[in-house]
Amino acid sequence: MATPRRMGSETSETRFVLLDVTERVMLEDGYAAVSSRRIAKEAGVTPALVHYYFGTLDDLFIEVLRRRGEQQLERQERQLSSPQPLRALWKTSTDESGTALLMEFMALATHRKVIRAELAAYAEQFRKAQLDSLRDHLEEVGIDTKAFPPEALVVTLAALASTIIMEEALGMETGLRETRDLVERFLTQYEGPPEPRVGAKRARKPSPS
Amino acid sequence: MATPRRMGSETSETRFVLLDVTERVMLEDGYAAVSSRRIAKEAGVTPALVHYYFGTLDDLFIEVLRRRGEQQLERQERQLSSPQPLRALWKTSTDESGTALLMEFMALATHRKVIRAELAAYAEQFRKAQLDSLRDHLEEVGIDTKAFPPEALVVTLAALASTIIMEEALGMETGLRETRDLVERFLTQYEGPPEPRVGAKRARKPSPS
DNA sequence: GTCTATACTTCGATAGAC
DNA sequence: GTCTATCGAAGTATAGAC
Repeated sequence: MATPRRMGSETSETRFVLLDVTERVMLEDGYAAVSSRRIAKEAGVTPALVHYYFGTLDDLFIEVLRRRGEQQLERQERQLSSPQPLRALWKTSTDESGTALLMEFMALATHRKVIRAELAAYAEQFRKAQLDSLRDHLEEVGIDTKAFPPEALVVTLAALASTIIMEEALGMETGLRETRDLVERFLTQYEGPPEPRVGAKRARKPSPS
Repeated sequence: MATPRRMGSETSETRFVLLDVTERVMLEDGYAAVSSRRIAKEAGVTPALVHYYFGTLDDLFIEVLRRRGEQQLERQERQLSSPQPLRALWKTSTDESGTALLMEFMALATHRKVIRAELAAYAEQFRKAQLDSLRDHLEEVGIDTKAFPPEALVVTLAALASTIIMEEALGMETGLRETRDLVERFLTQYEGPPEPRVGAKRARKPSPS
């Protein structure tokens, strides 16, 4: 199978800029606002370059997804090996821009087969990594894993995080604080109160220098 | 304030058809596939008629949302006054097409101010209706509402339902069955096993006639 | 390896005929 | 109450010059 069409190199500066711009436009105006014209304009290049580097728009979306996915997988690895993995997981899961981008990809994936497959594969990878790390931890901290299986726990945390973030973004209020509190009590019960990360910056107090 | 532009009557047959078609297209191909041309074509009318009846596309979306919202509010009212309101709620919340349409509106609302306001208003109305009906019921069936406040409970049920449906649609698997089982056990613990609705059709057994 | 020029399609919305 | 005609903008994607 010969190369079906010419395509820009993987290390091109322009390529990176296009990926950055696409991510930003998805966050600001949604996946539907992503067009070769719009992305090119914001990147300061011509629309044809978008197709030169990525072929179709679906390919562009997939590249954005892959780049982000890799970053997040690495990030999650670090968090899962921290002293309070559940807390760390909760913190990332309630990251606003992360959730917003994921939602865009979810919406996109519902109607585009190739993107659905890619997104599902990443999501499964994420969840399995969580389970691998958390199973032992949950037993250790004393969670009744028979009544509350680790699988159900990670799904529940993910569901609550994305729902809270989405509804807050929508401007909703009813029940959100109570739900946040509930999760907070749960985390405190099993992992104790939040502790500053090892190596985290301390609050700086003004000192004479 | 005079009428700013001519607009079709509320009772027009064409108007209904346009709303139906829009809902279907949103489900099949997503909100981004909704255009006056596409909707008109599938409804067998000219594109100008879409603007004649609804003005802008955002207005069209809002009308679809209102129609559905009213239907669902009524449906929820009935469910909340059934003998197993939590079960009834869970059943509706895990309705596939309902969730899919809600997701489309969520994605749309993230980037369109007028739709966001409308959707948030409906969602709050839904949740408050749930709380009004469920507060007493939860106490009666013996849920520890201090540890698990009704507000957090309805958010959690909604979050789990939409997450499970979305992830199943995506083709994911890990943890979904365990989570469904967990909810099922919870429902059984407090409302008992599923009971056929009063007035529901019985399974028909072939009888000589 | 990079980009320009260009072909062709579809879009939202309106004015005005019927 | 409905439809025709139409504008200007924006859409995807490719061929081929540099």
